[in-house]
Amino acid sequence: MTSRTPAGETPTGVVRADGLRSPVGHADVPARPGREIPEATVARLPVYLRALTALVDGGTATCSSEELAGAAGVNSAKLRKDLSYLGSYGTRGVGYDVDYLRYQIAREIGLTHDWPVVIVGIGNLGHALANYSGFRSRGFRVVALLDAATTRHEELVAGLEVRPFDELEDIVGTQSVAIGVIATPAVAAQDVADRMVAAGITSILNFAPTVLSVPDGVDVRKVDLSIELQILAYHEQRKTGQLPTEGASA
Amino acid sequence: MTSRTPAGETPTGVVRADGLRSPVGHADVPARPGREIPEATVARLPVYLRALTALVDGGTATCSSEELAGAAGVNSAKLRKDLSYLGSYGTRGVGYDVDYLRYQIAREIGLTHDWPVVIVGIGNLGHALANYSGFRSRGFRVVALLDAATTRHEELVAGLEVRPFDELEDIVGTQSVAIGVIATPAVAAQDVADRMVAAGITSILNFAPTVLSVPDGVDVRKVDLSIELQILAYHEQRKTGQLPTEGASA
DNA sequence: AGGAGTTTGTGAACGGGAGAACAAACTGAG
DNA sequence: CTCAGTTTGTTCTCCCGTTCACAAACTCCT
Repeated sequence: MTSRTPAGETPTGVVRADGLRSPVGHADVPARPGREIPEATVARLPVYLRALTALVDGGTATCSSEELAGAAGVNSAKLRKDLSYLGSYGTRGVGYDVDYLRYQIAREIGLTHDWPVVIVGIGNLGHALANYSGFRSRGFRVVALLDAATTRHEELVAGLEVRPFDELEDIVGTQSVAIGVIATPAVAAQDVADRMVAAGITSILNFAPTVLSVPDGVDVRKVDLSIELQILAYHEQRKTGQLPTEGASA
Repeated sequence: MTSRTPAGETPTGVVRADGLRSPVGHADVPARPGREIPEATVARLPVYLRALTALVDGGTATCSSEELAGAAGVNSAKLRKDLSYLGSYGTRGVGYDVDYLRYQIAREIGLTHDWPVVIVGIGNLGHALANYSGFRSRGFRVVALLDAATTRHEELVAGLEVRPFDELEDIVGTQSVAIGVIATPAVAAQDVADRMVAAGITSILNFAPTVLSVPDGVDVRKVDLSIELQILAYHEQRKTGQLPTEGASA
């Protein structure tokens, strides 16, 4: 729902009409034409994954869609529909095998791979990102921390040495990095993105408060700290301005 | 409206660097009954605001919907429709007065107010948030940094002293804080949220990777660093042709 | 084995947002 | 004043996502 390629969106027949390997029997469902998972569903899969991991840690072996939906904070019907895009991994009358479903989701997202990641801009936020355990624990491996400021070079952050930004191309090339994280000030972000794209990166997570323009085929997702706060402020203002209820959000 | 500002609260010359001034006799709350702004539009208003600020800084006085849409990275039709929810602030055949529109959007979001904010959890991320200039420049004023760990107390972060978490209720009460930011580990997040709600906070920005449950009337927005990366990984996996259901490519 | 109870997976209705297209309104020149 | 050119505001249509509701499928108890 956020920004993929602004206007690009060329649905060049990536239709993959492969025969969705049905578990047992029931091959009559004609292989869902082009098993394409809706964007909204993709955005929720990581949430389910986390909920499932929590259940595994809690020792739960199976769970119903109702339970899992509760843990994930969504409607159970939505959860079931989301999961149905992946296949039929549940058992009617029983529920889902927690560990099995967790693996299936992880595989679908691609977390069974190892994803090397570079982080550019090692300020406060870059520090936090480099130390964030949620990356490493999900198959994302920070292979390099880059910063343009020479004063930061050789500083040790999260066990990694901060390197000059100029080493970007070399690192991306030799380590096959596909994902880059931008945590620089806004003014530098577009330049960094250009360099990243030129070096071969095709997915960018942008924390800089600016709109990046990238060629088609490159995905950009934006995380904007202050925008979220502004959205809250809007609703807060409405609340205190005592507008008629109109059903609060969940 | 008690303005007992903590001792160290001296923003480094960036108090409202946005230069937002209200025209004469502005109304505090838009209070536009019958006008309900769609959630998707609300989420884009901050983006427009930022683009407009950039235009102002660039010396542009007026702009067309096409220009502004370009700067914001959206479709011009969408932009016009979004703005139409606020009112008719443009001039046909001419465009929008950049400064005027900027003020109207800021007012609609509520950024003409001063929003005191508390941040709980002063780890790596909390540091980054406390130092993030994007908050202060948009009317958000960090009034307190709280952490449960006594080892962090009295540490100076962004000019503010880190205080014990137990002071939450007092600070929220005396400073009329409505917005809280959670940057704690996941296990602590729900407890912090409960305390925040009990103390009177009605909007929470949650950076902890967990689902918070709060009573009706309390808004929660979640920012999850690793989820965004996982979404990118999903698309990346698709691009490289390594489909999850192993190469069943036609 | 058979029936009652549970839970998944999915077809269908529903609501909201995106984008195209156009009428209304403004500017400026002749 | 009139007309051509420009740009907004709005309407209309389409599509995606959410939700409901129910048949299919499985377990358990008798």
